[in-house]
Amino acid sequence: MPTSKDVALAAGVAQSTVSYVLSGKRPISEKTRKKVEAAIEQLTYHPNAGARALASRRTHVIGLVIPFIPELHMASLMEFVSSIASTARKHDHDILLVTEDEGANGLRRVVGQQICDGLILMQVAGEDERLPIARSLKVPVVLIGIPRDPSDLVCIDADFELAGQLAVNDLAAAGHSTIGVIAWQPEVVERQVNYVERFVRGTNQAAKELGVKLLHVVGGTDLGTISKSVDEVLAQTKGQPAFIAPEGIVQEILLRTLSARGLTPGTNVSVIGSASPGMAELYPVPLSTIDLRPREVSRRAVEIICGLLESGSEGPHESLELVPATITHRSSVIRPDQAKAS
Amino acid sequence: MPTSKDVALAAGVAQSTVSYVLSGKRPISEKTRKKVEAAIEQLTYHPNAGARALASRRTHVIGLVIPFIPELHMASLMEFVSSIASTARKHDHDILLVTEDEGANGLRRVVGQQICDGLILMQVAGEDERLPIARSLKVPVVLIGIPRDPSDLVCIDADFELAGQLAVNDLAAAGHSTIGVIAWQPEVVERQVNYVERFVRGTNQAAKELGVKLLHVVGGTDLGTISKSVDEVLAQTKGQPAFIAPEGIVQEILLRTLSARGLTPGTNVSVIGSASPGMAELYPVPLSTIDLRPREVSRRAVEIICGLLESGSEGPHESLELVPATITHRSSVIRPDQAKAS
DNA sequence: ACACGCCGTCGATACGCTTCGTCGATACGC
DNA sequence: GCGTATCGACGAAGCGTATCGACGGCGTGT
Repeated sequence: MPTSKDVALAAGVAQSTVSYVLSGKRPISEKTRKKVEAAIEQLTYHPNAGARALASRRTHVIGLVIPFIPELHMASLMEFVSSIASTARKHDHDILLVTEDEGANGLRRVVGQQICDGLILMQVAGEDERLPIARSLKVPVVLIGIPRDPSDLVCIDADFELAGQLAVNDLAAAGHSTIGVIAWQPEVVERQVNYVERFVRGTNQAAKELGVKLLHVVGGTDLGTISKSVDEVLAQTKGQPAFIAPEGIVQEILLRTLSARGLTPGTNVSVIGSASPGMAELYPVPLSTIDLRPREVSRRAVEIICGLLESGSEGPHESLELVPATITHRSSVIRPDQAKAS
Repeated sequence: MPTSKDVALAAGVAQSTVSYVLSGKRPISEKTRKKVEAAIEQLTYHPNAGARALASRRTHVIGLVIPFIPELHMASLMEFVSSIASTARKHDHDILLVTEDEGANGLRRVVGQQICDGLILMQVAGEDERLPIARSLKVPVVLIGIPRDPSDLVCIDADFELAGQLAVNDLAAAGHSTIGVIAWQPEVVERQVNYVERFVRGTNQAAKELGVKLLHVVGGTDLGTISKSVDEVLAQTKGQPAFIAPEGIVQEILLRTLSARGLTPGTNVSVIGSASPGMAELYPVPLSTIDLRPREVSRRAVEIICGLLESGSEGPHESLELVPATITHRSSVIRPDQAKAS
């Protein structure tokens, strides 16, 4: 492996000049720069990351703390991971995976060893054992998710409250006066990921404004639970029923349950789901969905942390940013008055 | 951040002694070791990764090259990523993500910068542009997937051929004499990921031995294509039909298509799918599935590369390992002779 | 034509660790 | 009793880069 010394030798300059050509921190004449660049090219020189980190106290690596593989959400998780990694590269950083099974110590370890310059925490719960550590660390930390007490923390998340509002608005505008809202899996709710309550708050607020009746029923991953929840809604609905299922798996099971009852989205029942755009198109009736824009959330998370890194700010920061959710209209929402007529 | 010098000072020993306590490469008396360990504990000392890498020429980081986010497989991809990261930690290594959108240069970069000691490549295709680079790199590389020419490469993958055999065996043993095999998505097939043909080979071999008729039909992610494929199979099947769907999304659409034709797995049609164990249980009729054991494949990939790293072998290696697939019997396969009687 | 200033380059040092050579102290043999 | 082998700890030399101070050469002003 060639070193910057080798490059300097080949270009006939001092090692420090090579360094300055690379960093641009001092003016270099056009002529010598060309020489150095040619030598770099020819030797396929890459600066040694370890040495660079040692001397500059910057690793250009961001630690990404991924949650403990909970079977649920695997697909959406990967979407975050993948776009975080891509975005990081655009900002000249790499991503190091920190798995949660190492526990909270993992965070201390990677920061202590100075393997990375900062951390992004995914799936932050309302009360998260990682929060005290996040606050105590002397490196920038960005949370994806909003804990109950976000003081001294930098947070970014999808705007679940807005998502709830939009979904209710949409169904109300179509003419539904009663709407069933199927909750997340109990595992998620118990984990206190407070986006659940933010979403609910959004739906309630919109319902109040619009004079619509909301039925919040439990979700789950088994057919039995969802069946009961669906029946509950059906019993209390006059006319064509409407459902909002903000979670992927729950939505999937809801659709099967409806199908078993002879209900077809877009024909005699309205459904707003949450599949990814690609998936939503694959249903017999393309599904109208809430889009929480995970890629955008990921992008912002990286941008924020890179900003903090560049500004080199030492002290604790505090900020909270929400990425607006959107509703994509496909074909699974009906106008109940019209449906009745047919 | 405390350094090993600080630890040495606190323990009243030389800095090099601290290093030897940590590495164990030289004998240290019980007494001084205790002192040093106490100082480490008290100062919460973590060795600086950059300095360590610089001096030892070992980063203890493995680069994981993830494919260019192809909407498909997100969930299964994450399963690999997650278990690779966990396993790596058990071997005292970390995982650095290398996204494919950086192109083949990404590999050269991370190795050139000596950010990592070795690479794991995921989703290796039959003819993969990364292969020449993999061969030319002077660090260990492990491929997940089997390229057409595996010479000078270290490969690990699920045993798709065995999976094909098992699936056909299973349906044949149940009494089916005609079996429809729905292929992967065209995108996958075109990518020349040769596990497709390995799977097909396995099915054909088993079919030949058992005197069973196989109908290989095209897969896809749209209902139209799968519908045609299903009809093709139904037309050529006498009695109860049987299907094998080795890919998750295709399987999902197959089930919807069958449902629309009044066919229910476990009642009047046999299906062997490929959902993850958790998902398979969620169907109205729990689905019998092929399990390719991705976590096991991941685990082996890490073990192999760590082995290569420890042995410090310079020259190129060559090996090929297959993780046996299994079939999990649930309730979606019927005995057609009995079904007829009912 | 001379002094001064600025741009562009060089040399040296520090970053924190691993590792090799060395040396003091203890335990043993004769 | 002294010399020798052994164990344990020390000091110093890099590893490859960033960065600071210094310095030489050019151009500018008079």
